[in-house]
Amino acid sequence: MLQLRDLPSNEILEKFAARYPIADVSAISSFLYLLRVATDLSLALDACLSKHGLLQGRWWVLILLMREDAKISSPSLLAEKAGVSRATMTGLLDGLVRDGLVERVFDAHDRRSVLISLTEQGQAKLDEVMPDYYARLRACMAEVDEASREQLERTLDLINHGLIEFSKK
Amino acid sequence: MLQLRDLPSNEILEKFAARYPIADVSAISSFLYLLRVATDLSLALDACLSKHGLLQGRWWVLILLMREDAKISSPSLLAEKAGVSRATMTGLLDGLVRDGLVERVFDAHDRRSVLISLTEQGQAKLDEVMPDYYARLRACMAEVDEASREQLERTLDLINHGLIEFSKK
DNA sequence: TTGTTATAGTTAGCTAACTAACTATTATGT
DNA sequence: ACATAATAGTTAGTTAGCTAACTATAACAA
Repeated sequence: MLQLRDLPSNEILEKFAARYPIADVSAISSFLYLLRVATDLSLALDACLSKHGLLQGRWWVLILLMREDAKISSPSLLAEKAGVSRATMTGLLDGLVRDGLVERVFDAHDRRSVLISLTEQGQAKLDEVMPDYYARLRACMAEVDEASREQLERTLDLINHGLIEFSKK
Repeated sequence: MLQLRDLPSNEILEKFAARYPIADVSAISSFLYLLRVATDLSLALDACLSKHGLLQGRWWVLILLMREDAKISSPSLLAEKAGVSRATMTGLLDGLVRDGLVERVFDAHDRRSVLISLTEQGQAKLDEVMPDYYARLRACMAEVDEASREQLERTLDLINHGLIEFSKK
């Protein structure tokens, strides 16, 4: 995502704005800081998961399965919900099956399909990871009060809507 | 970064919180939404850059060079500022040199070193890309007023500080 | 001075993502 | 009914990142 470590100082932003007058300095500043913090959060999450032998991709699969009442889904659905290609999901599932965290089960009704089921071992892995993840997240957000969280979500809504403008043409 | 497309509904969050009581539902919700919006911004940026034949890594190199008064830097410094390994920077520079956007110059004082210089063609590429990028960013952030931007930065400061807690142990 | 350590850049090999193409199966339209 | 299209999953090959190891050079300390 955003690798850039060296965010521009105000001086540098003004220098760029002088050459490119369409620049909105505070918009650029907010945008880069948002990406920077989000990237660092994602890296911290990776570090937490790797302590439990997981990476984000595989972890989301386990969570998506646990969301289902019967703890069952299909590779296609999982790929769509996890935001990866079906090919990538095949690879993630290979790893999870190898580690015994999920199982591939035949679908009696559609012989093209495979059903993916969370094993007891997979549930146990979640029961180990989730409390750790939730505790860290609680601590990380402790200083942000409820009003700020709501304000943050409203601002993110606006930016999210603005993405349509960003992507135009 | 965060691939997950299917953010949890409140119902699902409550279900997980029932099994894992340490969960802070509104913290999880804010956290995931922050990552989701940041990821979509990053993807939109990639799409914008690819219209000009660039990817984020190479683009940051050009920007970092333009920040320097003499439009010159070294691979090590660029790697550190761009947040990639020196090995990755070698690859990025190979591509930029091939496209004529930067040049490798000998350093007379330290024969281990190479200096990287932005070419006129590289500056021209920036003059083409930056106005497009800045215009899109301005449009994207248009609905977020100055007060909200400042509030956003304050909240990001708190979360950024909370990252220490997230990464503990 | 000379052996050791540190630094700069590159190369080689690994990983996890991607797209495109393939096999098998199911659904559809004439 | 049967050719065509759509769907499910996998396989193959590419890409951009990484770490570790290597070469060359410079700095330092006994």
